[in-house]
Amino acid sequence: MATFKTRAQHVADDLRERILGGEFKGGSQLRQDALARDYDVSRIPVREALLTLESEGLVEFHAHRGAFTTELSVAAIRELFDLRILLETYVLRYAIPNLTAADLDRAEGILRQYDAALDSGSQIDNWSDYNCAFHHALYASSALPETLAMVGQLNTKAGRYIRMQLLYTREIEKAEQEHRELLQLARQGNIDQACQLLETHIKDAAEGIAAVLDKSLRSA
Amino acid sequence: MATFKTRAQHVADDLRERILGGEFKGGSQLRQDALARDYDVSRIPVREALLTLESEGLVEFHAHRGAFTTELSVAAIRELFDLRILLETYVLRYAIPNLTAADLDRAEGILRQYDAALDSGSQIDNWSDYNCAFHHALYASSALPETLAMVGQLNTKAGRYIRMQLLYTREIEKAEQEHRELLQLARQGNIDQACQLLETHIKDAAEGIAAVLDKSLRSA
DNA sequence: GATTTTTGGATTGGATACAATATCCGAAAA
DNA sequence: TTTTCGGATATTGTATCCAATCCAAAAATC
Repeated sequence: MATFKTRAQHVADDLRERILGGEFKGGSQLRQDALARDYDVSRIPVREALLTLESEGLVEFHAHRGAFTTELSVAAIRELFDLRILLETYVLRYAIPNLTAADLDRAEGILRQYDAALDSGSQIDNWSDYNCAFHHALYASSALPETLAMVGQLNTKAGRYIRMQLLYTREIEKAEQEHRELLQLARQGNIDQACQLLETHIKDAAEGIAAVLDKSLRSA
Repeated sequence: MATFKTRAQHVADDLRERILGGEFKGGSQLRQDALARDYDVSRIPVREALLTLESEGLVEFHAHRGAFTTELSVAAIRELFDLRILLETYVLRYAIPNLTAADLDRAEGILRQYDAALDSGSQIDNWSDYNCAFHHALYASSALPETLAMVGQLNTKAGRYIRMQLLYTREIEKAEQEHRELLQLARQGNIDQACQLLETHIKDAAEGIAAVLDKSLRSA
């Protein structure tokens, strides 16, 4: 399989990380020339990268005014997280009966891996990746690729805020614990309880984010 | 509000119609030069248009080989339609309590409009647009813009097959009748029955498409 | 003769320079 | 104070290159 990355993809991947990492305030303009200089490419791959980020909901184009990072309202975030609940419990319900020992082991491996990373102290940047990896491992056996793609979209779109919540509320340990329980329930094949836990897991995250955003709005 | 359309958007809109209209077989290559000549633009807006179509799932890029129209498997189509059921019943449930008389009238107006178009004989091309317009009118009061965007995505992605089904199976009248019932149930505020009907409405469409595809696969 | 290697078009991916538009902003005019 | 009218700036689009890659056919090898 060709793992060739066009420059546009390279720029898109890096820029996505920068946006999700919070380097740009919501609504700030992304100047094509500047980005082209940053990455030492011409404007064409930059434009194409911005277009793919637009389709991911991280960037918005205004004709002849350029590209701006998007800013989600609290209502939109709530909506996205409600969608996550709807879709992810749906997927989990399909996935659990098909989980193999190998799937479970892989999920457990990922958990252990970021336990270790957590103890060693640093990189909260990567937490989000670990988080996605864990959820994905749990959902993989659902055999619903289109649905998983949508779940991925939702997580990308909300990713910036997920990271923010983790940074500000330090609820990583709680999420970690819930992941552990989730895995346990999945292992037991307890679909209803697993979905119930997943729902509160996502709902709590949404509330946390809303709280942080409300506070920052009031202080501003 | 600026309704300015860049050339890339223009190309994307027209090309989307052509793809959804079935002008290209699934998997056929879209050559940038040819398209650029077709639309009398340079290759850059063409590439950008193809990128947006890629994000809509109508086109796939292979590095250094170009863009190809996508072809969905029967399994993928079933998956997409199951997702439609999940999401559309979800929004309908939110929408019905908020429906105003104006909303209902608008939906009814759309229905009547394509009753007329149907009697006058022709344009099945536009049926899909009417269909979307009707569903959208019914969902608009849900106040769930992000969710509606996803519903739109799903419909775009499956659009080619929806049109195909309508062309081959001539089930327009049945769909029309169901729309009428759906509107009636919505008007009565009968949420559960409306969602039930919507579910079978979508499920039947999926089965119809699967049947057509299976037949064409066997004959091929 | 069959399989591998070479080779050469064809096409995409990308760079650069330049022309055209549209938007924004400040100054002049009403 | 409000409106109008340019420029400055940035984006959008074009034209023309070149490089990297793929693909298929021809050539070379076994």
